[in-house]
Amino acid sequence: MSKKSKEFDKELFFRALADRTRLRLLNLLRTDEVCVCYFVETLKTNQPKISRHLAYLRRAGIVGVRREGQWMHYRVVEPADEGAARILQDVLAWLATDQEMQRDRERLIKVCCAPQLPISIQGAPRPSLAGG
Amino acid sequence: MSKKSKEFDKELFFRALADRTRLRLLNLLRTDEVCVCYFVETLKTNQPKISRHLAYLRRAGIVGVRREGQWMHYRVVEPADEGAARILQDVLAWLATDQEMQRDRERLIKVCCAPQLPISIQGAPRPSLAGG
DNA sequence: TTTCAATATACGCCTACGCGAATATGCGCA
DNA sequence: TGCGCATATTCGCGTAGGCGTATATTGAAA
Repeated sequence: MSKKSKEFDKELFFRALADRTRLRLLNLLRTDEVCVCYFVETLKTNQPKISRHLAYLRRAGIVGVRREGQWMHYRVVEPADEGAARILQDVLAWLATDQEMQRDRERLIKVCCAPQLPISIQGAPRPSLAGG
Repeated sequence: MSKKSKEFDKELFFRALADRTRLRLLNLLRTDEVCVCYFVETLKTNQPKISRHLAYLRRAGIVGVRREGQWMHYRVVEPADEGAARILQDVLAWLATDQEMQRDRERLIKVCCAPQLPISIQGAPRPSLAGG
């Protein structure tokens, strides 16, 4: 067989990128895996909304997830398609130049590194957030 | 002012890429400007559909248009935003690797270069189609 | 000005999907 | 087992946008 068994769905890939909330999630995931509860805190929105968008990104092959007890850690994964992988890299770099996205990351760091975490996420494992 | 007067709309940009017909149009525009009537012939669809999708791409800052009499020649333009420009380049290269897209280009060449053009587009100016 | 050809837009219908609210699921712990 | 927390999914509603059809617009030519 000369072609992949599954054609990569370009439309699904771009639809996944065509939403501000999902772009903000990807931006927060740029350097580390992040637990759902931190998204909720950082983007100041409700939890079902976050979960729905993460599910969409997962269906599109853009993020993966790891369970740790009751917490779900999401991370960016390399798309199966090479072209998509390259574009995703560019997108992540692009997001890094966006002011709102930078503010989001500052807020994430504040939330995670606060000596006293918000009650709603006390005990949740923190991302390392090494990179800028 | 430290920031651009118009924030580039990333959502609109990605939504514009999130449709198969629009990706096929962009693929046909990869190397040359192309007249609407050739799209209609090549993609074997109706003309309003083509025009609507081209209008969408134009709103998103991805294509431009030049009038020549009654014919409208569309071309890819460099998006105002640098990040978007880079991504668009990658997208065009990505499309070039897609089998359906390659078949589309073959059909476009056949349509344009046929010694006897289909009656519906006789007289329309032909794209040069230099590149592969 | 009338007419034709190429293109653009409007219309009505239908689906995808975003949202908040409610509910289901799954895990840890008693 | 039963409870509580983190997360996922469902539901009902509203909007964006895809489609084909019909119609409007625009330029060229008679």
